[in-house]
Amino acid sequence: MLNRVILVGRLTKDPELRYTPSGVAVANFTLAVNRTFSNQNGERDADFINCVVWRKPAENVANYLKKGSLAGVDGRIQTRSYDDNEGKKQFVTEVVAESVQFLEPRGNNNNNTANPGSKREQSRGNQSKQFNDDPFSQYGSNDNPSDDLPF
Amino acid sequence: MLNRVILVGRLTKDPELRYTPSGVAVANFTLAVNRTFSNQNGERDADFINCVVWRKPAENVANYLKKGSLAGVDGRIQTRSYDDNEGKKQFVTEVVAESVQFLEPRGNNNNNTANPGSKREQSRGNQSKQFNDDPFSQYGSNDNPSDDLPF
Amino acid sequence: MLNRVILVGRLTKDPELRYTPSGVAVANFTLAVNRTFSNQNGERDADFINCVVWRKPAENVANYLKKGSLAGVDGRIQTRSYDDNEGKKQFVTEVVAESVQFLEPRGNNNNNTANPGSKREQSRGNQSKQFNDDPFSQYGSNDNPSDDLPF
Amino acid sequence: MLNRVILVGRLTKDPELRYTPSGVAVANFTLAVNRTFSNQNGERDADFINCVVWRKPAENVANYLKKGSLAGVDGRIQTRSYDDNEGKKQFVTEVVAESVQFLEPRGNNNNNTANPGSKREQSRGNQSKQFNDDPFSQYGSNDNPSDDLPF
DNA sequence: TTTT
DNA sequence: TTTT
Repeated sequence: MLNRVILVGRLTKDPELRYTPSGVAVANFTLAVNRTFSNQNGERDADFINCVVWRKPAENVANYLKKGSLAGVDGRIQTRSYDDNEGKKQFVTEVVAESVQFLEPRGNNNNNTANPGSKREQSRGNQSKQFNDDPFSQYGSNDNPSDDLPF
Repeated sequence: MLNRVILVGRLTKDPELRYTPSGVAVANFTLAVNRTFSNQNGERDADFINCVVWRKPAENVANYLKKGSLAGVDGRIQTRSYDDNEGKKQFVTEVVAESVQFLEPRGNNNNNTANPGSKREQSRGNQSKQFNDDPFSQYGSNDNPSDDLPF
Repeated sequence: MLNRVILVGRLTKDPELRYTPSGVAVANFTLAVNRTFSNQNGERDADFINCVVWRKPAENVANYLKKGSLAGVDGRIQTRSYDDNEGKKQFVTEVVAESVQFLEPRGNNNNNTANPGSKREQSRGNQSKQFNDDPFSQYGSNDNPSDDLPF
Repeated sequence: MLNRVILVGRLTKDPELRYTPSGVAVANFTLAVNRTFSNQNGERDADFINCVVWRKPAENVANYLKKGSLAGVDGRIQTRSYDDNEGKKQFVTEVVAESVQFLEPRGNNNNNTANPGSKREQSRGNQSKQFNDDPFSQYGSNDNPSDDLPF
């Protein structure tokens, strides 16, 4: 059935990258999406939406986005439940990002040190030739000659 | 900022219609949206997404949708928090439906008795002429001559 | 870059199924999507949107949708150009459907004879086990015991 | 019926602003939306999508976007036809933008001279107080003290 | 070239 | 008729 979400917003903090026991990358982040309308007092003018992303785009997110980065997400809503430590069932609604678009000018992301120990090096070289997974929207002068972005 | 959600699913139960102190209609319902992929065990194959809708479409939802109805939603994700009775902050993620499309053949909805005491009569007659707010997708033979749908 | 389209509408005629020289299925159809607002004269109240779909979903579309069927589309906009017979360049904007949802009650589609010579039989048996590609939204009593739907 | 389009891309040239006889602003622009997949030869890697926008956002687009600007669009697909000069009917498919999000850092747009004679001054001061129609996604240091943006 |  |  149809289930589609599209968001543009800013990361509220650095993304968190983990790996499943079988080695699949998964990253979590929260997008602050400013509302068009503000409330009566001018407060509470953003929605804070939890997102999950898997595999290669998870590693891209972890390596090139950080707190404050502007990003677009195309995905779907997922609901799940878990038992909290007080034995109560908690319900979670989050967005599974199928693709993430980086909306910062590239230069803003070059010196990202958010996840210095990430698996970045390991994921190189296995790019399909026809698939251009450059997640950036803007080219422009590449001011870092030693740049070793995997895309 | 961009925040857009589109869903097609079925109501898990009859919608709940209420009115704010100032008389604005608001309806709540949950959509079960079947996933394309089922899990390893074949379980847990739907997402259950809470939706809110305001004003006129809220009354349409309450009057013409019921448990099991197929419906489409175009809206946005909203997050908010509240304090539960144990003094803990709970976070809620839900979809604010800006428009709802009824995807049942019309005949299936005629004898809806889900909300018999609703405000249906009061909302009649004030239709803008250029605005066709018929939320049904299918015409077909109207088999109920005394039909008094407000659209 | 973000490019997402979601539509619900009715087929203006039976879909057309063809195969590329290398044997890939591709189906074309047009969706009539009724507008919410009608114009000053009450005319011109729908958009007619050309759609293309590839591979397995193309065969599903050809076999189970026909003129008048209600369907949902999740896809993206594609533009291309070609030279017409008068040597003029024509520009085409169409929707590439990545998934198609059938929104008719199942019974309405059983006796589809739109494409009697289709490849339906050949495509059977090769379903991935975890992938539920039933494109119907409604279950309910299957009133046709000799039903041989491939899903 | 559901008809929703979301795009992020770059303007292929400066937007064109006009006014209807009754004084309603309307702007046209084309978005180049880069595809994720490139073709066999590496060519033809973008879709060029014509967009229309009405009223206040039309003036914002004309004043603050120019060739190359990155923008997001939330809208719907519209089809129409017209008779060309050779007496042939031409069919047009375009996107009606209901909202446009400016995705350039603000500084990049300050010195826009794309439409110097625009109606910018006239449209000031009539802002609804609760409606924040700032179409920019990024704040940051406002380096132009004499900035007189109407938002 | 348009659906209900 | 196409953007970075």
